[in-house]
Amino acid sequence: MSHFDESDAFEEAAGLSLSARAMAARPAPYLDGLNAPQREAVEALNGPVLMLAGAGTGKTKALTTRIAHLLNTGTARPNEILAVTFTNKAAREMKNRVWKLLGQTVEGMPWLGTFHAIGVKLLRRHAELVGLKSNFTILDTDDTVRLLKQLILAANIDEKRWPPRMLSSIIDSWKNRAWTPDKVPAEEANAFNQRGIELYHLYQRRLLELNAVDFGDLLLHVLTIFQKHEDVLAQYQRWFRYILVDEYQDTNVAQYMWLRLLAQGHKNICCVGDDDQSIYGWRGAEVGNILRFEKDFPGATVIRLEQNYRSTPHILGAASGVIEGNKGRLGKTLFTELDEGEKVRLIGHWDGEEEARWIGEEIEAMQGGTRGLDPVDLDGMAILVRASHQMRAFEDRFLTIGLPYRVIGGPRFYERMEIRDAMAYFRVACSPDDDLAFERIVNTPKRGAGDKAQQTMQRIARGNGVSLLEGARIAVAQGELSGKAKGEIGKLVDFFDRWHVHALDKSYNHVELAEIMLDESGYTEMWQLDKTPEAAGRLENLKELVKALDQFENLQGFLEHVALIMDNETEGEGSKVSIMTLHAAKGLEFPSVFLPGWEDGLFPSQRSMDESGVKGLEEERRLAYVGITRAEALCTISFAANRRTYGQWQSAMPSRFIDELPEDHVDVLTPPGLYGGGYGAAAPTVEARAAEANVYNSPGWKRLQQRQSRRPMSQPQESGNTVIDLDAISAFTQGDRVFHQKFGYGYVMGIEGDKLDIEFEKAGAKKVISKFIVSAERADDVPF
DNA sequence: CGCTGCATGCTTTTT
DNA sequence: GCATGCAGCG
Repeated sequence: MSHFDESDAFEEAAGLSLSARAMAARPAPYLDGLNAPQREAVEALNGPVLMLAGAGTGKTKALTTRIAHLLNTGTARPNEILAVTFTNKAAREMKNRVWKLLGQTVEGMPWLGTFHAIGVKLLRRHAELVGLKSNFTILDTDDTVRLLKQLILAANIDEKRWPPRMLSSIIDSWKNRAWTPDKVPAEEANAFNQRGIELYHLYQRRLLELNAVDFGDLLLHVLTIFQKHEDVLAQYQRWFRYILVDEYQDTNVAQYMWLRLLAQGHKNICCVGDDDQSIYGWRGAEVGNILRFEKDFPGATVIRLEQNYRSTPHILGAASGVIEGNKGRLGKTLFTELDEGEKVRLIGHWDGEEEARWIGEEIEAMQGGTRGLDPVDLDGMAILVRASHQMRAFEDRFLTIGLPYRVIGGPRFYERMEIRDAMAYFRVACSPDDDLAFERIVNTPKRGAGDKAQQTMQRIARGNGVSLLEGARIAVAQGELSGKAKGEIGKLVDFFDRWHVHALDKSYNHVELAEIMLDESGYTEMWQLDKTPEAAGRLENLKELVKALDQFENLQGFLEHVALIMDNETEGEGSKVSIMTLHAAKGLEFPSVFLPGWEDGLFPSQRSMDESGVKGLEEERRLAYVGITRAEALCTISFAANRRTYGQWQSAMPSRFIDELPEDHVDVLTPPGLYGGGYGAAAPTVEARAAEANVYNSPGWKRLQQRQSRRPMSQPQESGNTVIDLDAISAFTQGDRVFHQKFGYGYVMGIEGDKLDIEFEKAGAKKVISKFIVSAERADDVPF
């Protein structure tokens, strides 16, 4: 039974060591292309090393060259190096680059991968130590949420008060901090969370029953094993003689503890990170891990990579100006030898649609070369947004004008409904006791098994201590199911019996078997009969899924892959503009970058600031830094005065980060005369246009901005208690005549918390945050 | 049991 | 504005 085709990575070593030794003492031409600190980082092989590598300073180069050097000098064999990354993409790239540096000599680096992928490998070997079987299933977020929902309902808890999603993220955050259910500290166990901890216990117990783990468990279980079984830990401490960690600033507590345990003996650990690019705090990442490094590994060599090879001085200057607003940085001074280049361009727009239209036009112009710049290929351009819903405006616009684009990190292939359904069939065929998978498809396509029938099966399964599939079998045999369900479920059970046998005996190859399953189950037919517009695409996706299976040995191997590798590299042919979130853009670079949506509330995100106060704001600022530093030659920042959110028009102020851009590096573009008409009846007023065009330069705006920054809006707030801005509340009542900087005069029609519904005389009805409003009499105090 | 129509709440970011 | 979830009906 090969649930994972890793053979034995350690035994493999024997063969590989030959090639490693053969390479020993070879010349090292790869060292030539390095600058001094990079070279130092590569050559300091022994002992703890902390590499602080700013954006674009050749961090991956240093890291991969270091691996190459370890191998080339015969210091370590491929299997003795543990190299962890956060994304599969980074792992892949690292592998490729090591290969390139050394030629094709090195066959495998079995322990180069993401924390999660390595966690799976380790956990499969020692599953029994935490009460699992080594063929455990890996649940994704969707499975997790469904499971929690069942537990919540079973515990008679109000689903509204404890939404499964929320519980899922709380449990995940506990796991990130390496808290098993009994280790959740008392201060978390307030009245509200007491139930949460109970549910966490129940959840973990249920996972063991299901022989399943979630993402967090992949790390946490391994950590538990290391902590409780000294012999196992000692074994790995010996095996992993050299440890390398990429994107160290993104490690969470559990990962940190994991690394520290493994490195304890020899202390040959090299961590690479940039505190200014720490953008995963919300996922439990602890920038503090960087700061702790020197404490935990005294005498560590600290190397700073500060020469930037990517961006022009203007771009770098703008990015530095913004990030300087953060306190407590380790501090790096990036420099570059590149030519000055273009300033960062800044432009404001009336609304989000216009922003998309303008960017579309700019992109088309840049393709042909504009303002004396060389033409830029579409592949060299990217639009980086704060939140994925912003992507829509661009997709709409680009579809209209026929501009090819690619969305990176959008709704992923493996998260699509039809793919998950199909995989649920595969899962049950491979592991008949995968209840979650069975439950997912028991009535898809419709088999007449609704709530009642499903409850019956559940009850029987629980009563007999068997899987749901067995429960279904018994229910059929005992005639406990009604008319249609009885026959259909009976058939389904028979099918699964057959498929399971085939999955084991390989009388069909797994691709054929997958097709048979989808056909016999009626799943394909279900979509063929579906006349909705999506149906065709879904069938297409199913075909693609079957095609993807071909690259794997068997179904298990495929399922394993999918569980961990949720990314879909749609290597579409042809040149395309990329649209993605700022988070997804980390590590990438483009000649020309657009950063739209720089409005307070959107970016920095209001939610982030409300939930995490100054810490949240600083993380947002790092996101801004990451965004700007993605650009090589040209960076264009924009904001819109109005944007549709939840179907309602909302106005917003330009982002505070815009004011933090050093003026020397910024070129404020005046919007071209785009307002000539075509906006329908609600054409912007003269005032609105004027305000909009000058919004960045106007003294009034500056003053308003300053006044705001003195307000306690970015103070950390007690979670759960919204601090009410008394100023704002008491300032207005219904019917007041008021003035807004952009919309002019109007009357207050309604009040909702700190938001006012205002009927503006010229700009129409708007919902506006009260701090942007003054009473009409005081309008003179706020000059344009 | 399953469908339709209405109400609700939601948008950060992801291995 | 959209997707999801629920109540009520056939």
